[in-house]
Amino acid sequence: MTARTPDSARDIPEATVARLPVYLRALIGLAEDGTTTCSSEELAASAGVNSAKLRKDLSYLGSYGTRGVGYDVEYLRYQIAREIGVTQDRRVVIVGIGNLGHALANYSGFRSRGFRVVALLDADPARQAEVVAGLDVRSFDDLEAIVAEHDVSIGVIATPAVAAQDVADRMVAAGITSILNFAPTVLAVPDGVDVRKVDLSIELQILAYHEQRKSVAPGTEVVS
Amino acid sequence: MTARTPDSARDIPEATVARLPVYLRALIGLAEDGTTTCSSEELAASAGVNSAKLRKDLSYLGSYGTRGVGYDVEYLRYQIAREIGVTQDRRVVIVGIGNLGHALANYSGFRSRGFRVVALLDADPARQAEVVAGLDVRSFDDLEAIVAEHDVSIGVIATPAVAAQDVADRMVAAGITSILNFAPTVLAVPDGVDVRKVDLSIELQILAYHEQRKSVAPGTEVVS
DNA sequence: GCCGTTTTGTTCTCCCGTTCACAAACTCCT
DNA sequence: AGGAGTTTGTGAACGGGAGAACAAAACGGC
Repeated sequence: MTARTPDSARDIPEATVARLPVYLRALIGLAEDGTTTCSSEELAASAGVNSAKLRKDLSYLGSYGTRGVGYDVEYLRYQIAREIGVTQDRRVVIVGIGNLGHALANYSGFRSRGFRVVALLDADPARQAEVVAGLDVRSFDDLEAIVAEHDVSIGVIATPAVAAQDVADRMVAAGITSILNFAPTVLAVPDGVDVRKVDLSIELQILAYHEQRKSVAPGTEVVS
Repeated sequence: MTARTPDSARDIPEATVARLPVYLRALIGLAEDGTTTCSSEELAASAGVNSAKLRKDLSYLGSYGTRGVGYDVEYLRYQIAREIGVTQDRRVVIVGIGNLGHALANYSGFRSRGFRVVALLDADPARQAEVVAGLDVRSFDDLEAIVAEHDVSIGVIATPAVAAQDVADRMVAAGITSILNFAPTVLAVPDGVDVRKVDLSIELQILAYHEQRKSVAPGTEVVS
């Protein structure tokens, strides 16, 4: 029997996990506007989703709303943050300080959401002279030492594609178990290591596909 | 009856569309290695997916393989590129030339995959003096003129969150129907306009969730 | 020309996620 | 205190995608 454990109901679907940060961002926005209470309808509108889906998603966390009233913005905000695990700061290293690495190092959205970039690494000695976002770029060889010193949770790969697998291997060997990969490559990692990838050109290609579909009048066939 | 239209079978599932660019990238890699033919098993390994899924995905495009042999790398590469619509160059404008905008403007992966950045726009006059990636940064007010002059397919938003909705509105008014949004905001757009979003901190938060789950021993409950 | 081998294309089944619809529960007003 | 009006939480139906399994088709050897 699957009795509900009241404070931490487990097995949150992956699709829901992917939306929780969106809800969190919406709640922060509402709080900044001075809203103290909101209905599922309002929050769903802010997050850009269906209200039924929102309620079902929140129900996996527990019953944090009040029927007939709605949700307390601050309370729900805390509960979601706790569930995601961003109530305490998480340490991040960024490897590959090219254009994208610069942008990531300077991105304020990380800091404000509980992520602290503790080190910037690059294999190119020329880049190791630089100071980016208040941190000096260090040698990639320092990875193990940095991971051991700070308690690094997450590694970000912003290197060219050819270097990405090597970087990932070193990260895994150093004990990192979560990787965010911006390099356009499929990474092979052992079980237990999570990899998420962000590929900018793939997103554009998906848009291009739909764009092409639009320009063709419905029912018209393109002769090859 | 749904008779198969031989050259362009329609209704490709969204999940498949999202993987086609991955297959395309894998095929380009194989071609560079000198491979002229590959089986679904090999290609699937390169793309990091199940071979059954790969075959099913490709079957939506048509029958481009040869049973008992496999796929011709160049031929399949062209067919997928054509299906996605990246055989002819697509014009892109980037709005918001901060750190991320710089990185995007300099990203070589766009050009090599059939996307041509034709203009960089920023509302800040101070930035309009700059030259980035061989293009001079122009005023955001030039948007309409640029869209009209070049045949712009896609708009990329790399502005702060507060400006994103305004930029999107102007893009839509100028006739852009595909938007890639890097700002951490939900955009409201009319029907017929496609928006894809990339939120870096959301990706990190998803990793953080799984990271938290790992650190707690299975079955252990966290007291709040 | 025929048979065994290989590999694709497709069918079938299962599972996850989305959506609908409604009962439970809370507030407010009288 | 009781009833009307809201809004949450959830059970159930529905649709789409993932994976296994197999039939169809092409090649190579004899």
